[in-house]
Amino acid sequence: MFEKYVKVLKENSIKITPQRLEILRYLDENRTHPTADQIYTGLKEKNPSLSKTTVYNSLEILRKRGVIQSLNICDSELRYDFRHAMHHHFLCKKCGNIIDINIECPNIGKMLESGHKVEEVQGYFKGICKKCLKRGNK
Amino acid sequence: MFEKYVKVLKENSIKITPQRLEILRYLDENRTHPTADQIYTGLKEKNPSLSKTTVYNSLEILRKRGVIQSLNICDSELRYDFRHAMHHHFLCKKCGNIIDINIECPNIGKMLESGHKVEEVQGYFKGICKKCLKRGNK
DNA sequence: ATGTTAAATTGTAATAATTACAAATTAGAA
DNA sequence: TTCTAATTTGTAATTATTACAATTTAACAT
Repeated sequence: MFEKYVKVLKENSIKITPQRLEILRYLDENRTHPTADQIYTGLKEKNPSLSKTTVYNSLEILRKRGVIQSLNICDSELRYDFRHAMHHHFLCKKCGNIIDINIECPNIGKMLESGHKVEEVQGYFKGICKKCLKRGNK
Repeated sequence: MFEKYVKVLKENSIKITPQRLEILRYLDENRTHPTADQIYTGLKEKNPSLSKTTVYNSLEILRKRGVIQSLNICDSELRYDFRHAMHHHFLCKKCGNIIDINIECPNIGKMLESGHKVEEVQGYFKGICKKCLKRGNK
């Protein structure tokens, strides 16, 4: 059940702990770009000893090793994304949902020409999502 | 000397106050994407009565009206940009500088097809800038 | 299996950016 | 000039995140 996440951690030389496995699984099963607090709350019931600091620490090491991705798309708090492959995001200002945008970034080529060494790319779009538009929220 | 900024405020129906003029001028003359605190500190000496809350309030109304732009490219704090026209940004992880990237976003077209109403676009690149690379910082 | 050790977890306290709020001031219209 | 709603100011509150020290544990060697 956790083999998948054990494998990911091993591949990235990250020590395997139950907490990290739970956090990884939560992210895998909740593709809603949750906050650290949402992950903590979501796992706390079944793992009463879990500490919020552990959630922060684990997310940070996973992010540093490129296993997961963090998003600065909201004003107040970071969001986390199980998918590490490059893709963009759309934030709906009405419902707050963050939607994955699976489009290429044709600017990468131009960035290479710029002389800067690009290690990360974040594309954020903000507005009103399709669903909210249909609901008549202007 | 402030006519330029008076004009911008009038055009956007924003009440003209000395504080807002100073903040606009600071942003115009300091194209370094400063933080609210840097703006506050930079203006405080010549305007001892200036309050940090005023800086935050002014930046917020200017941003809401589309006069300026705020950037979530750094982890901890927002950065502000006098330029409101769409462009991207590069953050150097070594020197911390934020560099304007004047390239088109060819994804806008695709986003229009997506059905979502796009109101804002933020493109963030992170890595090592040209200068730091030359300095031999790997 | 067991012992060992460096790394991880936990809980609490600290940090720091931002916001809330109420009183004093002021811009701009009448 | 007067009036009023908006703005400014200073302080206090909020809140996401980090620091830190004590406890626990994963993983390796015996």
